[in-house]
Amino acid sequence: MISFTPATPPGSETELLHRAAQLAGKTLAQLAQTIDSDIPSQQRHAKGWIGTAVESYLGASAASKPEPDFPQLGIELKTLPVNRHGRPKESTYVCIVPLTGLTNLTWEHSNVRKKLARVLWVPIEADPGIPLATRRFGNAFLWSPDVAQEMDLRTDWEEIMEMIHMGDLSAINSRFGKVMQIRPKGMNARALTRTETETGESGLTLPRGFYLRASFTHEILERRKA
DNA sequence: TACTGATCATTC
DNA sequence: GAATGATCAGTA
Repeated sequence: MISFTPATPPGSETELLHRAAQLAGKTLAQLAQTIDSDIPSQQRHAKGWIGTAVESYLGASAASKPEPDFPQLGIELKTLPVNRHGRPKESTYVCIVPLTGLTNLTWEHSNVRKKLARVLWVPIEADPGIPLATRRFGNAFLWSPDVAQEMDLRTDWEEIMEMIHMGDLSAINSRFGKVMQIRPKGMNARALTRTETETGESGLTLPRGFYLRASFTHEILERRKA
């Protein structure tokens, strides 16, 4: 796998941005060579490879912890697959949806807010016709939600979390939420996790994750250019 | 063709 | 199983 030992984690936003800027225009093959990794032959069986490779290159703490990728800087790293028109091809996973211990859980203390407070977006070409090895990175940039964006995120989060707390999880599908939705997030449709409602009733259900809609990340990209 | 629901790999 | 990194693939 990835045996490249990255330099020390970036000590500042400026340093992180400087490192990320080096990716612009580079191909996945060049990145793979730099970190001494191999391009997966089938992305179907290596869905997270690009994200992990960029983490390694930038010196992110490689761990599956519910924390930002750069804890000292409070910055989350997200690669963003875009098509030839520069439009995000996929939604963006944020974090797992909490289904237990929901009493007194507020937006201010939510993992969604913590993760999205500051994000380093790294666009990368993702047209099916382009082989993984020759796909190029775009210009990385830092983002924090503006007032309107945070309000949209908060509204979606609160609506969804209230329904879950009330025990209406089964009524929520991915059509809920203006800018952020919840969808299954597990190995398959047989994966189960515990739920607990306001009244203490518990049960088992599919694990879910929060995802940013592609329309929302598209807006983020567009606003950067303005 | 966009979107929703399903799925894949890895670490702990 | 739970969290990370995400994309796949059927269908509306």
